[in-house]
Amino acid sequence: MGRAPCCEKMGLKKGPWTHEEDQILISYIHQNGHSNWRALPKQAGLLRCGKSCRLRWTNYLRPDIKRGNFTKEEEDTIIKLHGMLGNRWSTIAARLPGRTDNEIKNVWHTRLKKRLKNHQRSCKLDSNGSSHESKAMDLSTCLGPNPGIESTKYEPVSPQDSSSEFSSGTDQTGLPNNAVFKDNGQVDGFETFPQIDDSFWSEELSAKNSISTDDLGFGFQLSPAETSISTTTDDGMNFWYNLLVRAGGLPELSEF
DNA sequence: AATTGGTTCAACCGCAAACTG
DNA sequence: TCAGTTTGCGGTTGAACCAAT
Repeated sequence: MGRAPCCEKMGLKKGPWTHEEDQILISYIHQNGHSNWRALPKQAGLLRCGKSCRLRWTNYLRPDIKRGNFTKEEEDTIIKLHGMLGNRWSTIAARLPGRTDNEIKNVWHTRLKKRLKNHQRSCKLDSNGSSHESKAMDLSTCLGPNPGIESTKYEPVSPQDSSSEFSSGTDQTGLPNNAVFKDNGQVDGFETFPQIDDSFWSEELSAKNSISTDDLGFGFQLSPAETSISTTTDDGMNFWYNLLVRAGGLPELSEF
């Protein structure tokens, strides 16, 4: 079987959406939901492909989308999550309620990369010492405290992120529930954590289907059940993500 | 007023993962 | 188990907009 014909070959419309098309899509989804994107345009009477409808809905029409400029805090969060996760826009978007992966990707390419470069340049100018000259520069020096963990007392990142594997109230990291996080992103009593680069999420590691704290060089222990949590499921990824955030292991950015 | 160059962002494309029968 | 189908993701494009000349 070959690839499905593109929109144009099917006689379907491409390009910017009109207000009328938006209204048709919105009212159809309100009435019927969107269980099948491929069938949706035909059923709704839209001359669009399902892919186009899904994109329009998820990136623009969804009621929970936050419009308007990004706040400084949101931008800082993107910068730090990007340093941690790389170009995983959907994962980053999941941490910014109301923002879409497309929007975040655009902001990154159009504004934040530039902002980072400017910061790096000004930091280098400011610095006559050696610390800032290293390729891997500590962003917190330039950008201030990490907004993602600015509270000094740990709270779960987001209730809906918590699967049954790590319900709130229990500390899966082995840290005490009242572990104190410092503004510099570290946890009292623990040294700087290793930078998490793309290899952390690599297929090689995923192929193991689990990772241990030895892989990461953490200074604390997880229970055997915890260390076997999968890295290939959303819940598993959420667990390990939250673990890193809670551990204060925000990486240095090495790519700028 | 016209032109040019840079910026922004909605939308498309292709691929891979996930799902289904 | 596997082929076909659907969905989601990240990279890229191009039209619209804006500022400088």
